[in-house]
Amino acid sequence: MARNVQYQNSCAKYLNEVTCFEQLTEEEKQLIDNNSVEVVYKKGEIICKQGSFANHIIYLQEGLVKSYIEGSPRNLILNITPARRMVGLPSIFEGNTTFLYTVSTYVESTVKLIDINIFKQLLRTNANFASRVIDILNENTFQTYGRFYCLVCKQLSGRLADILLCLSQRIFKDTTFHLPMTRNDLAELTGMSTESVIRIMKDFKDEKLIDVNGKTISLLQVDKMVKISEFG
Amino acid sequence: MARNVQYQNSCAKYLNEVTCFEQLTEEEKQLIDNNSVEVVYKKGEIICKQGSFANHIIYLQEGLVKSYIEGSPRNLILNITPARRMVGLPSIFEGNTTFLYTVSTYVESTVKLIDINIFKQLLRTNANFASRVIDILNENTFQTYGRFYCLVCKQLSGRLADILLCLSQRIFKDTTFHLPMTRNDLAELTGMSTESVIRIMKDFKDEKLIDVNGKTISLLQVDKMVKISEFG
DNA sequence: TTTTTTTTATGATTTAGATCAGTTTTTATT
DNA sequence: AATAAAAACTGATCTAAATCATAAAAAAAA
Repeated sequence: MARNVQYQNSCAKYLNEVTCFEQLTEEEKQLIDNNSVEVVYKKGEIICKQGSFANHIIYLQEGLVKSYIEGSPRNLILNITPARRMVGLPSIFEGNTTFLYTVSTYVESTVKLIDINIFKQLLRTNANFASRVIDILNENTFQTYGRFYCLVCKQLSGRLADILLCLSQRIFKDTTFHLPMTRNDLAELTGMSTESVIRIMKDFKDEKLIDVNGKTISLLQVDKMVKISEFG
Repeated sequence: MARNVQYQNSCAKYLNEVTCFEQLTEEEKQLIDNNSVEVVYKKGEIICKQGSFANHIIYLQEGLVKSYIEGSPRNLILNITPARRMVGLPSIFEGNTTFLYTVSTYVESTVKLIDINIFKQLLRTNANFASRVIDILNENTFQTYGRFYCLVCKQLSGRLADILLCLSQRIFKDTTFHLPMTRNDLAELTGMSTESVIRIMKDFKDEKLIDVNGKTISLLQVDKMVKISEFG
């Protein structure tokens, strides 16, 4: 039986690959194809910039990106998105014309930029499509709430444990993975300073919870890490 | 010309009253009416509990509620919702069957509980309806991102300034308002301790930024408060 | 009205985590 | 391969904010 605590860690269970396009007819798929372009971005490049006009919806075919709020004194990474997901969907709503956050690549990435008016038109004409988009949005919101709680209420070790679990389970699907990001990115993901990330990683290593070799990280005791993410 | 900083404070510009039901036909409206009940909750009562089965969608006809994540060591209030808005929409997505957060009332509130299956059915058959629901969800997400950034990256005075502005502008639509909530609620809204809320309120009062009289608050210098919410 | 409970308030103390300053290592560039 | 520039790391110091302790005021209950 499930307990009523659904935010042990912010690694949303569901967040699967997008399936909304399956709801389109051949004709509608064709319409999207005719009104979209495929673009390859190199590592570190910006796909869309917070505050710029949102003329398109982004579908990440291949690669890995981060979506982040640019602010002073620092940035906040909202989430990391792996291949075959939509990016920037929350930016489309009545009255808004700009991207709510910046999206940039961690590795070379291929994206499909879909004309926003065509996308909106399909939402207004194909209810099954719109319904699936709602599912995607809500799964995303679920994850955001988990991260929100985590970063606001937990202390440093819990937050780092959380993000390491998330990277392992949701992004790399392996207990050993090579980080394409810097320690500073981990800091912006967890709302702490870069020095704290490094210090806590060292602590985890000393306690044999993880193995760190430059940018390669192995989770050695996942169960303990889960405990830390819950109560840390 | 607008600058690319869209998160000066987390008080989302748009978040207006729900208009999605206007998209329904008379027949569809009837279907909703036939499959919903109206319930009056007293002050402080729980409308839906985090982790319990989400069998209905909540439309707040009259009143004021908070949506919050229950966690240990503390709770986090996700948002305050005034009358004529939907509550709990993000809980409906494929694979999820439970409420993602608890909703309770600050004042006596009248809600309409709509059968979730009927609601989902309408989403899958009326694209204009679904499209408006997407707008509502995304406006909500926009606000959440603003609060997320605020609570994670800003310091205490900025966070309190932000929530006071939000209450004034979005909820009470007046520079003087009577708080239906405790200082502890303000703490759970801003991710700080109750003592800190009280101390900073005192500071604001000493600096003649606000006037505090028990639970009645007046914003005396809104422009300065905005500056604090941006840079505090 | 009196009693109990909750909420607000304030000062003292502690601490988690940031900042600062400097070194080493890695990565990128010439 | 040599140089420059990021990024990773470490220790020392500082500080913002939590916690603790206690009192006063307000609200709720008896």
